[in-house]
Amino acid sequence: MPTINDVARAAGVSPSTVSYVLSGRRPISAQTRARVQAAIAELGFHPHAGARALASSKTNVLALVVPLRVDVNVPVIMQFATAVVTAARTHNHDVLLLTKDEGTSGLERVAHSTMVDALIVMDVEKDDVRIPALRRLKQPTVLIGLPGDPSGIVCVDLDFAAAAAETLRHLAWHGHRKIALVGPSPAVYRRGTSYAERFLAGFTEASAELGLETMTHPCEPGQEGVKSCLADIDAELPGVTALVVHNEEALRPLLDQLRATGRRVPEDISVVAVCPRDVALGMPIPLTSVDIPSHDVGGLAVETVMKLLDGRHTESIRLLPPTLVERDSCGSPARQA
Amino acid sequence: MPTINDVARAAGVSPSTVSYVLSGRRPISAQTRARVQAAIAELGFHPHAGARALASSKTNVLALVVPLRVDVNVPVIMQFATAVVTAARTHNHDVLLLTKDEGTSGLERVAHSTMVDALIVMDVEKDDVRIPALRRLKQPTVLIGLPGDPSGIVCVDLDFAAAAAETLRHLAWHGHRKIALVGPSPAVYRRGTSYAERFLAGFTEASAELGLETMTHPCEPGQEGVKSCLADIDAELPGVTALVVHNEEALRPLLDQLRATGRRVPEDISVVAVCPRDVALGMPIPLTSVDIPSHDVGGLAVETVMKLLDGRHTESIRLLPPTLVERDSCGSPARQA
DNA sequence: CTCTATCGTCGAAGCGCTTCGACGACCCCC
DNA sequence: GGGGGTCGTCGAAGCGCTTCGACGATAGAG
Repeated sequence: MPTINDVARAAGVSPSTVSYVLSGRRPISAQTRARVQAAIAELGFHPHAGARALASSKTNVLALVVPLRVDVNVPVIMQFATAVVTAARTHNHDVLLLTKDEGTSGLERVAHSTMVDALIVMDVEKDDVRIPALRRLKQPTVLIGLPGDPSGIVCVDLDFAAAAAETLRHLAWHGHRKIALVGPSPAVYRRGTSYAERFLAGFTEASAELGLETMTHPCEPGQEGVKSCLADIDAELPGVTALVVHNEEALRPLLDQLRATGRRVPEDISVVAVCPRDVALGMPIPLTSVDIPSHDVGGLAVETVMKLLDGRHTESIRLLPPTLVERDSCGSPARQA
Repeated sequence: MPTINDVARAAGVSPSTVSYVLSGRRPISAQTRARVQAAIAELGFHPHAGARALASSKTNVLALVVPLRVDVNVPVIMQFATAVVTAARTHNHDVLLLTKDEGTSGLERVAHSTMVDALIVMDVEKDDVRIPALRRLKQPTVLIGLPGDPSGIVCVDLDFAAAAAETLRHLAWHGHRKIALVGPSPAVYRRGTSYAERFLAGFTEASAELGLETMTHPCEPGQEGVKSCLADIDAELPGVTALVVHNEEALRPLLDQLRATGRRVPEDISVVAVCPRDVALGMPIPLTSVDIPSHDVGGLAVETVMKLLDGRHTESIRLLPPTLVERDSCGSPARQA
C-alpha cells in the first residue's frame, strides 16, 4: 500500500501538499494539483482511514443501530438501512451496522473509541434507556422515531399523526362515517413505540374534528388475531364501512378474512392501509394507502446528521408529511348500500 | 476522552504496560494488572480505534456487502446481516455495511484504505465482476454463494443441490412419482445466481437417480406468473402430484391459485417449499420445507473469516447440509386418488 | 554461589496522516 | 518603488496506540 509520502515523492512535492490537494483546505496551483493527482492515480493511493481518523478526529463513518428483533417490519428496516447507506455514501461516509441488542454499551463503545462521527438510531421507544447515554455522547445523534422526552436529541420520522388524519379525511370525503382503526399488536403499544401512539392520537383527534364515529382496536398477529379483532369491531361499531389498517402483518390475513366472510373490498367495506408502497401493491387488490417512506426518512436522517456534523443548526424534530395514494380499496358507502 | 497516557499516569505505570494489559501479549503481574484495570474503569477509557488501527494494522471491522435490489428476499438478507453482526461481535469485531451497487470500486475503497480486516460478500453471481478484484485484495474474503470460478476465494452457503435431492427423496418416500419444480423467476437464472442453478442441477440429478418423472419451470413474480407457470406444468406433466417450490415470492400466490382452482393441499397436491422457516410457518397451511438457514450461514461466514484472519486453514468451499422439516403440506398420492 | 533464563516493566520509535506556522514569490496600490 | 496582501509550498509537530529492544530482578541449573 503506497503512503502519502510515496505520492509526495513521485510528484516531487511535500506530503503536506498532497494532503492539501486531497482536502482542498489550501490553495494549490493547477500544475501541482495535476501532478499530485497523476501520482495518486498511478500508485493507486488510498489514504489510510485509521491514520486519517487519528490526525483529523474524523472517521467519516456513521453508526446505524437497527433492531434485531425479527418480529416486525423486517423489509422496512432493510429499506431504511440501504437508504441510509446510500445517502451516507453521497456524503462520503460509510456506515457501521450495530444491533439494538448491544444496548447502551454498544453505543458507548463505538462512540468512545471514536469509530464513528455520528449515530442514527432506529426503533426508539418511549422511555428508551439509551436516550440518556446518547445525550452524553460527544457525537451527534439522530433518532428515527420519537422518544417520550426528545429534548437534546434530534429526531426525524414520518408524521404519523398527520397520516392518521389524512386517512380519515380521505374516507370522510368518500362519505364514510363509521370507521375503525386496526392498530398494531398490543405488544407494540406496550413497548411504547411512539409511532403507534402518535397515529392513534392523530386518529382520535381527526375523528373528533371531522365528527366521525370511530373506534380503535389493536390487532394480535396471525389469522386468529385478525378474526377476533374484526369480531370486536363489528360488535362495537355495527355498520362499520371502512377500516384503517396500521399493521403490516395483519393486512394480508385481514383481507383473507374479509373475503372469507363474504365482504367485498371496496364494495362492502373500504380499506386504507398505512404501509410501504410495495406492500400495498403486493396485496390481492392494490390498496389505497399512506406510504411509509423508509427511503425518504433514511435520507432525511442522513441529511440531518450531516447538518449537525457541519455545525449547522437544525430543528430538533423533523416530521415528513404523509402522502396518501388512492388505489382500488376505497369506495363510497353510498354505493355500498 | 482519556488516552492510554492518562491511564498509565493514573496507574503509575508506563503506557506500554497499559497496552500489554489490554492485549495480553506480555506477562504482567497480577497487582499491576489490577491497578491498570482499575484506572481504565475509573477513567472510562476506550482505546482510540483509529490509533489502534494505525499502530497495529488491524481494524477489528468486517465489511459486509449486501444487495440493494429490493426485488428479492429482503427479510433473508436482513437476517443474514444481523446474524453476521451478532457473530462478529462475539469475536470482538464490528461490521461496516456496504451495498452491492458500489460495485468493485466500493470494495477496493474500503480495502485499500484499510477500513476493514476482511470482507463478506453476499449475492454473488456466476461471473461476478467483483471476483477478480476480491482476489487481488490483501484482506481475506468470504463469499456467501458460489461464483462460476471460486478458485482463490472461500465460499460458504447452503448445499442447494443436496436440498433439492432432499425434497425429492421426501416426496418419493411419500409415493410421489410426478413432481414439478417451481423455480425462481427467469431474471434470477439470467443473473447467474448460483443457488438457482445448483438447486436445479441437484433436482435433475436426484430425479434421475430416483427414477422420477419430473419437470422444472421458472416462475415470474405476481399472480399472473404463478397462474401461467401452473398452467404450463399441468400441460407438460399431466397428473402431477407434487410441487417443489424454490421461490419465496411465488409461494403465497401459488397457494392462493391452487385453492382458487379447487386443488387442496395436501389432499390433491403436495407442496414442499425451500424458504426460511418463518415463511413456511406463516402460510395458510404450515408448509413442509427445507429451511434456508440465513442465521447459520451468516454465522458460518463469520467463523470462516475469523479462521482466515487467524491464519488458520479452511476448506475453500463449505456447504451447510440442508434440513427438511415435515409439516402439513405433504401427503401421499395414494390417498389423493 | 555464579551463569543463564524468564519475568515484568519501561522508553522510544514509529504507524500515515493533518494542520499550523513560516516563508519566499508575486501582485496591486498608492 | 516600498508596504501590505494573497498565493503556493514546505517542515515539523503531533494524533494515540503498538511493539521492539533493553534492562533490572528473580529464579532455577550446575
